[in-house]
Amino acid sequence: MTIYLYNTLSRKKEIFETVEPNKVKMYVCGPTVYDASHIGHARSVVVFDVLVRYLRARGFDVVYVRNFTDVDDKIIAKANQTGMSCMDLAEKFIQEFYVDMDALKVERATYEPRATHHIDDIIRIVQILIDKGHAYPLDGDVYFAVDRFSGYGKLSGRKLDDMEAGARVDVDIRKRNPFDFALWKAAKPGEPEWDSPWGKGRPGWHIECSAMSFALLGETIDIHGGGMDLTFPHHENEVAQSEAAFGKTFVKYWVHNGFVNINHEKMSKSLGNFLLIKDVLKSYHPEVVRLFLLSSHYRSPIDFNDKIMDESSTALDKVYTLLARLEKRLEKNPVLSQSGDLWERFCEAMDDDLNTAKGIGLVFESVRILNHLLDESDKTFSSTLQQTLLTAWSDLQKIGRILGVFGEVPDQYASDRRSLGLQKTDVDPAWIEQMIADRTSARKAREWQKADEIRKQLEAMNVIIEDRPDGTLWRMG
RNA sequence: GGCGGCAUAGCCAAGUGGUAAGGCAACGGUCUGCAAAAUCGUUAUUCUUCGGUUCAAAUCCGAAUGCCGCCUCCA
Repeated sequence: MTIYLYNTLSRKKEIFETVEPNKVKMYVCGPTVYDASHIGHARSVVVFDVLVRYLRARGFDVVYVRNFTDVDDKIIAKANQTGMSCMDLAEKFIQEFYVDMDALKVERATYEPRATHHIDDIIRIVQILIDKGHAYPLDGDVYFAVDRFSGYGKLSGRKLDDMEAGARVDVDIRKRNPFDFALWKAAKPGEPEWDSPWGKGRPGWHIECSAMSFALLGETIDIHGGGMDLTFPHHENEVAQSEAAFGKTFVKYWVHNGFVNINHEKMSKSLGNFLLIKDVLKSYHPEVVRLFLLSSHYRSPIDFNDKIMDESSTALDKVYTLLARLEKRLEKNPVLSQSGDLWERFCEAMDDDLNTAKGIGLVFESVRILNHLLDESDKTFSSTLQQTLLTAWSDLQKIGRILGVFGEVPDQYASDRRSLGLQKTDVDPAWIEQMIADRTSARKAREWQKADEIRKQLEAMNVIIEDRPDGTLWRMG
């Protein structure tokens, strides 16, 4: 088995080889907790959630760190605006983050450190950088000197000279180079502050990740992830800080996920189109959201819109319908069997730079084949077929555990879908049940016209019914 | 101005040298009292355009066009 991962550093897919055999040290930049999480956060978190699940399924011992940035300009600004303390504000949004991500079935990371819990580690690294001549104090601030780190720009593919040409950085004449960035910021009145050798202050944005990564994972880690926008300056600066401080390679594989657009527009404050996870979940099942997020390759931009979400819902329904059929056919409480062809091919897709889109394609291909087999098996039955169905069911379960989908009991899923659908209308489920009961009597009496009339009425309310041998089911269209 | 990415059917989306996965939508058949679900079939001789390399290109190289991202906080 060979896993390939695209490395932003080399701009190529590379063979994934860990520093220590079978052990993966992975750090992903988490949210700055000053507001509720949006669908873009969801993509990043879900993508790396799947990466960790997959690596673990492939036998790696993964230590996964995802941080919270809980001290920052934006948090201070929001705190001042709302009258909350920075600490309370950060705590509030950390809890909201967990509510959203738990709903999206995201597994917890091994460590979920907060910047403010690592101030000592941060100060220690800043001091090392000063001692080594990579940083300089200035009026209570401390800046990293980009000129003193020869590798500066290697991650994002920039050269200092080129950047200065179009310089859109605010010129702070005190700094030695306009691209020097703050490791430590002197405290201003009313801001959170900690004692340091340079006076009271707080950490800059980039240093916390270097510090927490070092504290929890050591000098060199295997994977560092985050959204594409973090490549520069955030990750570039992390490389500079960590490698300048410790003289070792900081990260072997840099993995960056693409953005989520909303109706073909970038999410932005000015457009006011930030789509919060909690709002999305009012309309769509969490697994629909995951399926949508994973239906494109993680580095491609994706577009969130009602049409694509409805299609994802239909697609997920299809899988659950098949699972329900399979489970009815198999023995009671089937147990996972040996892996089959579907799982093998899924892994091949995932080995190739986490190609979830291809993997999901394979799932749907096998759903069709299995439905066909089930149709056929109504006529002919064999134990070979039974084994085939069990293996396929088992593979689907395993795939679902990687992608974080297909995890519900099919009946529960159907009932969740009904509830979500009902929220959009004011149809009373008791009324629906009554209509269906009326229709059933009409059908028994062979009053087809009356039965069809009722069905049309239900359809007008977006209620789709399905006559099964053992009764009539309904769902929201 | 600098750096980078993308362009595959009506829509979404895989495919990085060997002759176009999958989903949605649409239409037709099977099943059904009729539907729904499921299934079968049809829907790209062709991958933005133009050159080049090759026995062979959607895939590699060059150019053009279009869209997008980063360079400022951003997942």
